[in-house]
Amino acid sequence: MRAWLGFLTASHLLEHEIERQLKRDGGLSHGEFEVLVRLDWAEGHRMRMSDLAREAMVSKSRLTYQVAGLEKDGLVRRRPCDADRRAVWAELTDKGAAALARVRPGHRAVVRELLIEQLSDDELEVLGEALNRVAERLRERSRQRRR
Amino acid sequence: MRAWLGFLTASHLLEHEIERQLKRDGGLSHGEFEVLVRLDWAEGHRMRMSDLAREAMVSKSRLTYQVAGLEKDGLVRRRPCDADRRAVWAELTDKGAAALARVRPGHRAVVRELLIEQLSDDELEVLGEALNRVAERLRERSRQRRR
DNA sequence: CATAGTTCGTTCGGATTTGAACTAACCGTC
DNA sequence: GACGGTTAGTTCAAATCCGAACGAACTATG
Repeated sequence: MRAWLGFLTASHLLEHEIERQLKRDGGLSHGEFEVLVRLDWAEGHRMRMSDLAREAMVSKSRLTYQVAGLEKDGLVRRRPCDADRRAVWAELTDKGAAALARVRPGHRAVVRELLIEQLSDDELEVLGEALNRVAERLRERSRQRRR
Repeated sequence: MRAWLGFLTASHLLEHEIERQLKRDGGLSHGEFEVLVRLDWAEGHRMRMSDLAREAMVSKSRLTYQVAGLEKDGLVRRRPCDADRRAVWAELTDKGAAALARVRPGHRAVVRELLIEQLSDDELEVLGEALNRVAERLRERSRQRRR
């Protein structure tokens, strides 16, 4: 119960701080930032919309909306996929990579300062282990539901 | 980094599951549920809007909107505050308490099953301790900003 | 090749959320 | 009591978000 309340509170407030920093430093929402990060991670800096939605944990409609916005600002480019004509590649542009480079240091600083540095090495270890297990369990669950 | 990613993922997905359960069992959003819970906890099952907003971690305008909705459904009643005529009491109605009673078991079950039961006693202990410390640090920060 | 069932991404309408005004009421000080 | 500075809660327009429904394209099976 105490753990749950702490989790709930920490995630709300941390989310708020992160949103703040990203908006201030680069005019991005956290969701948009996550999209850019996943694209940056990906092979060739591009992903298909569905995969991107799944990885960034957003609904398909929300991703459509977000990518539309990012495309309007020139941070992402959309192009048809030859292999599957239903699919669409979302691709990080140079401008997108630059925007990412601009906000990332501040983002890392916020996460470090507010989460990481508050924890001892042992706690960090336990937290990482435990929360990834929880996340994995949750991913399984939503996978099950999809069938 | 691993800890942060786990935290982010777990909080997103858990939020999603909770939203789902509450909507299904009682037509409530997680935000509305939090409001009702705080009112239930409070002395006389009522709180002033500002305090409620702060505790439930929602903006004032959002709370106004949410309480308006809850009032329309008869789960909450609003009444003027005699001591301070700017202030408004938000008060849990019997119907609101009933709605809460209806969804709570399912809510608890979800949190237990997806978070608590995934963790060992030690992990739970560490998590509670660590995350409450993080939350406290974050509360301080937003308090500082207010000045 | 047909055809039934899936998956892809978008669109739509409505609900929700945000932040910046705004009004009314409070408080301390003169 | 009158004034400036705060605080409580609401309102508004704009931005964002959701889930259901959709058309188009894929796949497996006969």
